[in-house]
Amino acid sequence: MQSKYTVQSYISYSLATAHRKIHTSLTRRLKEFGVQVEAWRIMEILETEIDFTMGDLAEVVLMNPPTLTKLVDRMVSDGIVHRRIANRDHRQVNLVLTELGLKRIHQIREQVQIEDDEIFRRIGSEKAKMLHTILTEIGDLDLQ
Amino acid sequence: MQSKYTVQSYISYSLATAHRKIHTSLTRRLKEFGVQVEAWRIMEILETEIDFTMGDLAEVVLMNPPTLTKLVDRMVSDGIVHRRIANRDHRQVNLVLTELGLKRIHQIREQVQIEDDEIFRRIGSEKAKMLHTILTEIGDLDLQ
DNA sequence: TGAAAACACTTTCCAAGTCAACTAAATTCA
DNA sequence: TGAATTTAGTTGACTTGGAAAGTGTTTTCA
Repeated sequence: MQSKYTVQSYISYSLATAHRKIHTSLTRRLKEFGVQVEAWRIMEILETEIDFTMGDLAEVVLMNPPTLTKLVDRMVSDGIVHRRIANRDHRQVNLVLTELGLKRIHQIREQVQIEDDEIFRRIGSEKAKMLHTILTEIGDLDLQ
Repeated sequence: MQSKYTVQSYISYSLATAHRKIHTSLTRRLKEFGVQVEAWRIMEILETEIDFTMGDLAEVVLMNPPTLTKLVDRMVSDGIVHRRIANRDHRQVNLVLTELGLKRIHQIREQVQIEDDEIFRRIGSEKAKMLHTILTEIGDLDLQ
């Protein structure tokens, strides 16, 4: 029997464990493309969204603005994206995928999907869907 | 309708979102005690486990050994724990909670439980239990 | 209209994390 | 037994992340 107060018994802990496991595995997979997980997310969005600002992006890819700025700096110098000042508001910045960036996102997506499929397969698609639903619900909570 | 390839559709993404939300909220809560989330986990374990080594700890609290070493350095200088060389193997290090550390863990635990209870309340305890089960299962997978 | 406030993003400075190399102790096995 | 190997933990050089302040643009409203 497990004692009442154990790190393992907290949701924050099981969440951290599962997150770390998957994030680590994904990071390793993306390393061969010289791209970090957050960079993949940005590329994924940029392929379809044409007028996302840095602010929109920061929110969706779960990064603080200064951290995003720095990551984008790196992506620019890697030739994956470039910055374009929005013309309806000169404070805003839109990112555009370069040709290289576009080529990369297709290769990368394949890898990420292998990972995702693996998880679905391992825990069963019914549980996986349920998991996804509950996680999304938590993501939408506004805590305090 | 949602396109097939969207960041939001990946498990790794919903996991990251939920994790970030809860981690951020917990971090804010623990800030008043000048303690980071991982430090809380360490203290939680040390209260009951008497002969955990740095290695055991690193595994359970989900940190790389060098990161743990540095966090423990900080905890030592904050007077929360101290190091003790294991006598059955002089390479190993056991951590011991100081009196201050013991006092802190009780206050902190209360805060963390408020957070956990809140989540249970918000998403419903049935779903929360299911979530916990699935997450733990993922944590136990060995990916690749 | 134009001064003040709000906003979008970046920069700076410092804290924390990572990888690889290192130290010292324990174990292996010829 | 003792040289070679493995193991536990730490250190150091470097990268990344975060809070707060800074820059330039847009909006508000007296």
